[in-house]
Amino acid sequence: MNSEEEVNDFVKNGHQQYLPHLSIDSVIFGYHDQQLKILLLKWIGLDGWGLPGGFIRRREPLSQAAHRILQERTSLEDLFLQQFHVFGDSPYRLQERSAREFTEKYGLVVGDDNWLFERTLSIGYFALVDYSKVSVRTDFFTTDYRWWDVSDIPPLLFDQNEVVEKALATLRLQIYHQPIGLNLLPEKFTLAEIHSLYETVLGKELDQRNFAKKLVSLGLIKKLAEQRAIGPHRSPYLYQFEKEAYEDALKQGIVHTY
Amino acid sequence: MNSEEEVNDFVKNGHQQYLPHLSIDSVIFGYHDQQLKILLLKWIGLDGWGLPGGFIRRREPLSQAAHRILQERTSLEDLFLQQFHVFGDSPYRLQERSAREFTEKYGLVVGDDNWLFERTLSIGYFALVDYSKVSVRTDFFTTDYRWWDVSDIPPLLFDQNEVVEKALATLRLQIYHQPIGLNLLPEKFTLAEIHSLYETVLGKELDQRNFAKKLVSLGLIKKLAEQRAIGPHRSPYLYQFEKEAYEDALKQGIVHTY
DNA sequence: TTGTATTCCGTAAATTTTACGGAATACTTT
DNA sequence: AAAGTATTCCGTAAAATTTACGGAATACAA
Repeated sequence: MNSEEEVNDFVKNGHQQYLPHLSIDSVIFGYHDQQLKILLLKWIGLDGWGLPGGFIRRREPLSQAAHRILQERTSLEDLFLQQFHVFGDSPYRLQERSAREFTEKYGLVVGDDNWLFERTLSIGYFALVDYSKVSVRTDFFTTDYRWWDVSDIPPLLFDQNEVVEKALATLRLQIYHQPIGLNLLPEKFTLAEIHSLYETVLGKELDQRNFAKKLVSLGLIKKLAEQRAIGPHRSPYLYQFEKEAYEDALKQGIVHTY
Repeated sequence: MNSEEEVNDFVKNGHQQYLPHLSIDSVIFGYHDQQLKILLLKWIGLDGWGLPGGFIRRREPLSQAAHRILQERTSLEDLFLQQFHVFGDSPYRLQERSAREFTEKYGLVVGDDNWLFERTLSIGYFALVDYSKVSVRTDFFTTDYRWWDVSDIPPLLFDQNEVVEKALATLRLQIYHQPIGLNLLPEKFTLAEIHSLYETVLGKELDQRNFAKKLVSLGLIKKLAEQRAIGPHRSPYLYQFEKEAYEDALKQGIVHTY
């Protein structure tokens, strides 16, 4: 959505194509080189940063909408995307405050009754990707983007700081239960790679040997016969996710026996 | 909503009061006497059973809407109600198939463009209550209700069987993490009471002594000095939930250290 | 040949979870 | 009053899991 014509059509007629009152907010965790970051977009006019998001087409399954929105923004497909909460306790979470402000900021003439000004509940999704491989697409409303360190998130639009916090909590809670990381690591990876991913996401150190034992005993990864030559003195064994275990996990999560 | 006038107004003008395209479905688990049941309503006209639910008022916080809907239906207030998933992958989850069928069934004349016929996503909530203490209120659309055993749920409207399954899975997963049961047991309860509650919900036997040790060591319950006289040979000690631990749990869940 | 960086294990201790039975109490019945 | 019965109340030993921790072997570089 970049040309003025497209934007105009979206603002004026979007309610015909999309479900009103509902949006999807995506918390895209980007991991690379021992750093966990979140993708934020800068909205023109507003001085704030916000989460990438979008609307659900009227006849589009919800999860498909979440994938489409993420794909449009990052070009990433087939990600593990997880719905984690609906935010709707701030009933006045409006996209803008008034038609006049909107006109001033974007130069688009709209009525006070425009669909974008109505109350919007937001469905939160999160994903974990390798941010060095993502090329972010901006658009008319969001001309800039940046990956922010999770420990240093700026004040966000609306209640989105709460959204990010809840996403992070859910990510950490589920990292041993859901195939988070499947889209992140290469198909074959070393212990060191997955180990530092987990350390970074959880924000704490994990004993290497015990970590490997645990993941193998949970059946999530298996050791391959191959080694990778990555330099002098370095040819660690490769590991791979256990496909079946992951598919089970995708369906039902890994259930604990209490 | 019982009088014809009220119903008419709801059907014709509900979209002015409520957010369209969104509903709340409540899975109300009822426990009593070692049995775990679910409250289902029988819809007139349709031959199916369905979950109690409702709509969100245009300026009403989401969680407040969930409480209101439950309260209107059961008279229960201040419950622990937990949002667990948004269902929106069946894009054609319509309330009815057509205006004509609607008119035939309910004797109300409506247009094909009525708000009730539009696509509706549903936000699932669940609660756990003592079903012997609930007096269910029916209305124009739902003239009958029944508590069904969880192992014997009939085919439900739309995709609601999936909703129930997911609610049950979430309930079991969270029973040691969230203050489920807080609204269920009396303020002071015996070990036998909470023990059989957990056994019933989880659908398996739990060793009494270990169970008590675990709940106490988790800090969820504490033993009181009082005993309860419930009959010959019977005056077990009473236990109580640890208020602070529960409040923490309410806020963030009880987090495991992996 | 020596030195250095890197990978690869395995075991002992601590903790947690599980399994399991018998003693004491208080009332009821005879 | 005594014996019987139903109920509550522990505690410990074994098993499983989790945690802590260091040294030997390898492969290249100097």
